[in-house]
Amino acid sequence: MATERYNPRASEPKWQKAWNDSGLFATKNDDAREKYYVLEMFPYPSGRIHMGHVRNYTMGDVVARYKRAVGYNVLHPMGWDAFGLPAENAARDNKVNPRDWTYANIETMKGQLKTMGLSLDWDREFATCDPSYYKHQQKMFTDMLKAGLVERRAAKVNWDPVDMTVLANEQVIDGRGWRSGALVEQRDLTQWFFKITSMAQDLLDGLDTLDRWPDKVKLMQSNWIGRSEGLQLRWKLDPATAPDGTSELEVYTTRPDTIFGASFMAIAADHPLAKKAAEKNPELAAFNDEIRRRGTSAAELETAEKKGFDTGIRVVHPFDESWTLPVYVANFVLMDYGTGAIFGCPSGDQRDLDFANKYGLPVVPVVMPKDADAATFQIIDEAYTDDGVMIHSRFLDGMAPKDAFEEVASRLEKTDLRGRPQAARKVQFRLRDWLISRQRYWGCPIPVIHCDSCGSVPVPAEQLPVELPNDVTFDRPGNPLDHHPTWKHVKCPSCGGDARRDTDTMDTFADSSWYFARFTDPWNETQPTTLDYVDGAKGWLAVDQYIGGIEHAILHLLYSRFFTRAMKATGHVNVVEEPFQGLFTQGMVVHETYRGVQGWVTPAEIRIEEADGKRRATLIDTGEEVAIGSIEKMSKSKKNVVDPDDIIASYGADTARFFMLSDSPPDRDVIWTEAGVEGAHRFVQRVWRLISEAAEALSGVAPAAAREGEGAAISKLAHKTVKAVGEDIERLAFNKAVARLYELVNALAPRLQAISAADAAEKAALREAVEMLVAMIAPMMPHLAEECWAQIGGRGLVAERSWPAFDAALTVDDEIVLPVQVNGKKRGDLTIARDADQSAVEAAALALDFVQKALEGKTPRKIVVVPQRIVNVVA
RNA sequence: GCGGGCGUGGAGGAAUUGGUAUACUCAAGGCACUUAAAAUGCCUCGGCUUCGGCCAUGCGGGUUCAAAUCCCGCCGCCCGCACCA
Repeated sequence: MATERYNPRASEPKWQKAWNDSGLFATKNDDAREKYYVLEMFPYPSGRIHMGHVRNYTMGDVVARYKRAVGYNVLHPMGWDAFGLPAENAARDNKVNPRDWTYANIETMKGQLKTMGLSLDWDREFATCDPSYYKHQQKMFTDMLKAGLVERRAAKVNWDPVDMTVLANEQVIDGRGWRSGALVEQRDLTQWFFKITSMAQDLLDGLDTLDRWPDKVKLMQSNWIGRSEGLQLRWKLDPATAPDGTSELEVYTTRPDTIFGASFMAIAADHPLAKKAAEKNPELAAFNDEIRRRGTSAAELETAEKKGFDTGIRVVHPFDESWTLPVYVANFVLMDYGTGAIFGCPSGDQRDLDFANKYGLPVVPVVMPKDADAATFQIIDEAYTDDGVMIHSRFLDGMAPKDAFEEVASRLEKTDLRGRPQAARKVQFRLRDWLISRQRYWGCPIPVIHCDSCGSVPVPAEQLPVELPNDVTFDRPGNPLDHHPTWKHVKCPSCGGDARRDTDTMDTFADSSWYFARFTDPWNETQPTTLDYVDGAKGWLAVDQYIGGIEHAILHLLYSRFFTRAMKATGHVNVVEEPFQGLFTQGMVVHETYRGVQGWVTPAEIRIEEADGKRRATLIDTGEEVAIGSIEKMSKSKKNVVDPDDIIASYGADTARFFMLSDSPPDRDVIWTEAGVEGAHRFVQRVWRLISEAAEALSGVAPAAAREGEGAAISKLAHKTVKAVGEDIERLAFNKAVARLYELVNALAPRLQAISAADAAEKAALREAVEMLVAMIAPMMPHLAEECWAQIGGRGLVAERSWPAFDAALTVDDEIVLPVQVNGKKRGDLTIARDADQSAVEAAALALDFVQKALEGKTPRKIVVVPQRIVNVVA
């Protein structure tokens, strides 16, 4: 009666083929059922899949299979984020064509994904480097250009000297390029921008509608957009000190209420007034140059002390003609925020205070805490930034700062300065426009032709796509498209004269900013003939559940939100503005690190032994002891990687999937351990044994819930588990669903062992419970579920069966066990009918021995009864 | 510096959102089966205890009949932003 062990190597390919043959996962657009679009962030085809992919795609697959089982028409596609610099680096280092390298990687990784048993619709697969994909992107670019959402302009931009390209603001992390890690330099270049700032307010407002997004991500985006309300205020220059042709200085401030605490003006080194003043002041010119050289990297900024240079220019206070203030060039003022100029109020801003103390400028407190004394309140070396009451501020004295803001703003709005109001309210954003030009080859060509007579001319729709040439070389630095002998030389579409193609390609984040929309069209069946791609009729958007890493909290997720709006504005989609209704950010896969004398060592190379509670790691080959290091994200550099192929080969995909879902909450990091994987595999075998026993013992038994006798406990647990597991999966609480499955199996196994004593009702209950178990493991371990279903004589595929229904009556107990507390301490339990009323519960509780004993004869003051929860007798 | 999060057994974690703290898994120990091992099954597993209990959710207070959960103050980790006026 010994059963064979479950053999995933034989079983998994068999069921993968069965699913494929059945066409179950090939989603139809004309399906009457309600749609559900589940998507995981598509991979970059770097070469091989890693454990992070396994975790990400397993979670998405559980959702997809579950949603299918509860009756939705599910779209669950996969594609490739295929443009990017690694392909060019491979081309340079290994003399392979980037296209060949990329498509070869896609083939490998697709094969790997297939061994995971994911319920993906491969009919909709594409790579972003397919011309059939990027031609749409080029059309969108030209449409967005017409709509004023794209712009070419000269700007100070971030230049990555290693990757030899410019970068967007979001791609500079701590002053370094996000991919190369090189210190970013500032360069003045003419580049293409997506005007994401034109939608700043809308992108901010939209966050409020995303109730199925993590608060953390919404907060990060909100901070990144960085809205602030303030006043744009023009200060008159003292004519005696103003350089020729200058008469005013405009600043931006969020604290107009502190205007009587102003003691200096500070402007950026690149401010026009600073440049003007420097013309006749070589010392100032030298100071400006020094600031420009420094102050780009974050590390320098952190230690940089406040430095300034008095230009000799003075401004006139807007409320007092006789009061003038000095204008400094200061290293802490940024040219590209606000107006590049501020007024310094030392008492209300720490930087201004540091600066004032260094240069001996006045410090006048203008806001003090409500209960402080205006006569004695002083600011020495710590600025006061909290709420309070206005002092030393003439007509503002006694006001709250918020009212003082209003008072100053409304007075200056009405004050005329040379024919215009002296001040205007202004909403300012931190967000910058998205710089998308990249001086690289392996990306989507920017479809623009530069003509000396016509300027920048978009490539006409009928000439799209602008395809990348194949014959490029990587033997010298710089952009291969620029070096290509013929590609860039074209005729102007407008005048027919000689002209040049734009040789830059788009930031690859543009490719991933709309791919979710592309999946909605099964173009492998019906290649669309028009470039005016509209999702409206299909209604797939928005994505109902999006799953991916937190590292895209700003970059990809913000760009996609912008792009969707821009697509809507240009008619490329017409349904939604928010692309992702539900977002889930999963944690990383982490692993211990090991280090020997030769450096980092992979987990596969070592053996771990445990003795006297101490773990020792040694190299399998040489026996050399290696140090067990900290637990970190799996990475090639630390070599703490486990290859998904190895795991699938030795344990099967279901074990890998199940382990990924167990233990750790999905939004936290999961620690990959050999012991944990073996635990998951034990469960696989345990389920298989249980099903095999059931197949024998319950052959021919019809499933039915039992209401009484031994079987009732089984039916109750089974129905409760169905309810709970469904709810857990809906909430993506996979670890809790897994725990419930363990509990069910732990309960069923002994009953099956004792099957000879079971009556007919219990057998029917067991049969039902076993069938429910198979259905419930199916989203997580789909191959095992199919094998089990076949084993117990089920017909068809589990993958096409419905999620089991539970009987609500069986999920509640008639009798419940209430904990009974005396004075808040638990003293025992009370078993009572679930629907017992309050007085019955009180009476029953008081009658309990342990309650009487604990009361010591005292009369209870109060009895707290929380229905179906707890009883507390207070003496 | 600003913003956010977290802290529960040897480890990962659970606790129906204020109501039985430690579910489930891993690790450890013991036993059974076995010639032996593996596999499997069963048992123990926060601390102290005079066996009545008492004390335990980073530390110290508070609110409450009742606190891992709420409030105040510390400590320690983690993440994001960073001279944004």
